Amino acid sequence: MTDGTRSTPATLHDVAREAGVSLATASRTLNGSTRKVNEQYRTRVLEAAARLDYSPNLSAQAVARGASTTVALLVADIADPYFSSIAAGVVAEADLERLIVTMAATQRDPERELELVRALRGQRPRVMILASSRRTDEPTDGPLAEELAAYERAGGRVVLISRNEYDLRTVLLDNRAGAAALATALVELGYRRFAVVTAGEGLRTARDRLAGFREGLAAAGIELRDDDVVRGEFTRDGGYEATTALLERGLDGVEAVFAVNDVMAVGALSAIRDAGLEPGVDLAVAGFDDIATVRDVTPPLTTVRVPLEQIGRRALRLALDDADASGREPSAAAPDAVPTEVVVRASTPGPRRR
Amino acid sequence: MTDGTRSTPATLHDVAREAGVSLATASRTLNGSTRKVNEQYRTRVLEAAARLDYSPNLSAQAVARGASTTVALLVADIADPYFSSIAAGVVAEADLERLIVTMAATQRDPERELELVRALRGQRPRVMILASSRRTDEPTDGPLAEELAAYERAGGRVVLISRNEYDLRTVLLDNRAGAAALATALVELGYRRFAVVTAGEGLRTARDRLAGFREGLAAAGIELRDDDVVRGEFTRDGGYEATTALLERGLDGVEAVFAVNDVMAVGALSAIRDAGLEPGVDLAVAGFDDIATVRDVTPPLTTVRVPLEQIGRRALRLALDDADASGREPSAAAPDAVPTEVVVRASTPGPRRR
DNA sequence: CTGTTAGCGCGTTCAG
DNA sequence: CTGAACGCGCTAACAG
Repeated sequence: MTDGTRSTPATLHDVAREAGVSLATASRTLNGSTRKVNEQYRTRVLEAAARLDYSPNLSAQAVARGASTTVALLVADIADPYFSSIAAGVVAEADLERLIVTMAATQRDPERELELVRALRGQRPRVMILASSRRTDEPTDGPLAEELAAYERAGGRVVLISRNEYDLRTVLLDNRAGAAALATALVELGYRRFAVVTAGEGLRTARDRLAGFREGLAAAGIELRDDDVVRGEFTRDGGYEATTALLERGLDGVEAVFAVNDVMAVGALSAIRDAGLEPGVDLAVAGFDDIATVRDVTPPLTTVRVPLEQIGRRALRLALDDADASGREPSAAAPDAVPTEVVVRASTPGPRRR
Repeated sequence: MTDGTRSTPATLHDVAREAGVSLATASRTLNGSTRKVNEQYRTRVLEAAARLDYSPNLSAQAVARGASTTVALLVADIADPYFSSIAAGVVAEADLERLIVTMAATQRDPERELELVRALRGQRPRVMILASSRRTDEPTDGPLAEELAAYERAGGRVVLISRNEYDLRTVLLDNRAGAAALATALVELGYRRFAVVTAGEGLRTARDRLAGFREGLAAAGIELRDDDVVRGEFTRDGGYEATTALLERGLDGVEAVFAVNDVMAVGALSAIRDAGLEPGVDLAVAGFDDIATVRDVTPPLTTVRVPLEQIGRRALRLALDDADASGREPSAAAPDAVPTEVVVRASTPGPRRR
């Protein structure tokens, strides 16, 4: 365990002494903004710092400066590719700004989310990004809003991903329009009877995608029957189970199923296969998100592409740019939605000829 | 944007004043270790804190206490399911200890990794977990070791995942044994001619798995020809391309291919299919890791199960428990490897009868 | 340009 | 058990 006497890390004070200069000079050359330090001293400080292996204490800097270099990210589930892709984007962009990202997972529990926001606030992060999927029936809705408002009042920047709520900055994801476009595309392929695999009523994202899909069908004069909407957890297993239930009930003419996200859609594929049917042929499948794995399942999945990583980058940008240009009208005024795109693959080859 | 006058967050000072007590008393009831505060005062402070929506400044606490409540996690790529699963475990376990996790991505660049370790050290994290895949040819090897040693000397705890190096705490993953066991299982299934899809020579994990596989075959009297080892990036696309190259070169009797991780294996499946062959039938495929998606590809993938999330949890535990029981012999003394298990699925049905 | 000094928000002695 | 005072590591005026 790398033994050796336990020494405390070198402080700025140590560096100053070692270099024979004042604390202020050391601070200026090491962390000060505009360089105004004699080259002579400058190099001496730098050398001393290197010799002592000095690393500035970020906490102390934060206290002194009254501002941290941290951004907090809240997701529902880190292992879910939807969130991990967004996280990758946030981290990549934060890196450019030399910001540190702290991450927490709500597990889709509103109470936990509130707790986490409270805890994370203690960090005084510059930005707080909420990508955790919100619910419509949130009992903690009021407290959360209040918490976020307080955080903003204290100079923090909140960015919501996907849902436009609370009058806060938002990276808008037009779930309705995307789902509607998908519906249109499927109808164009020749499908007429649909089922939807979705999550519990509470989840906004799921609800919006279902609504959009329904609208898209309606525009083509097709009605989605309530009986043909099955529900499960917002996970792979949830998709598997809901689809299994659908198959057991009997397809009754349903030609294609839309799973409100790719993770569920992938579960649907397996459920279909495990039921002895051939996905795509016996029942077409479409998803939403275009996560990486959908290219590699069989058949490759038709879906709505969402630039996940870009969304993460954009979320951070939104908060940062807005902070720079404070005084301007808030950029949330015109939150153009992130563009989505229907990607047709082999899981929806068109209805089989009878 | 939630307007209203910008106010600074309430400080402990504010709470004390509001409650009509001293700073010390407020500190004691709010964050103090053992409670020794008059119930009278206690409630007054608590109420004042609630009224002011007080949230302790973690940076200030860290400075005052000389210890943070942070754990730093370094991974190669956040969007990669291997790492995001580990991250999920770390975050889950950290949550139990009310620790905050900060995350950074090295993108498999040793220079970046070193930079990041340096930067992260500024946070004075209690624990630093390196899950980023290490290379064998690291030019930054010395500096990194030195950096980590300095961090440990300052009281930090380093945990390495998968590779036993530098004489540091390690969550050992026996890649060799796992790959050897897989080789044995495949031989038992009847396969005799193998190819391996692996990454560049540099990556430890890839190298160890290849070596283990080779050993496993050797134990059965089968030799893996160098010609039958193809290389690509350590990603899905890398697996796809390497496999494509293998197919173009001509299988020449090869019956099964072992991709050194599941992500590559999934790419291999698609490559085989895109070449007009049937994975499993024309060429068997096996991977390593047992990431979530391999159950849903076709055919489901034979692989070596690695308890990714548990590894994350265990990494943090290792550092924390070790810190508590300092004085005992370091637990790295007996770093039992995480158990792996061969999972045979349909991608290796056994060689076809000729 | 440099050094001195006063904070930043908080934990923790140390006397009362 | 309470409060006053000092210190943590660092930045930012402020004088020189």
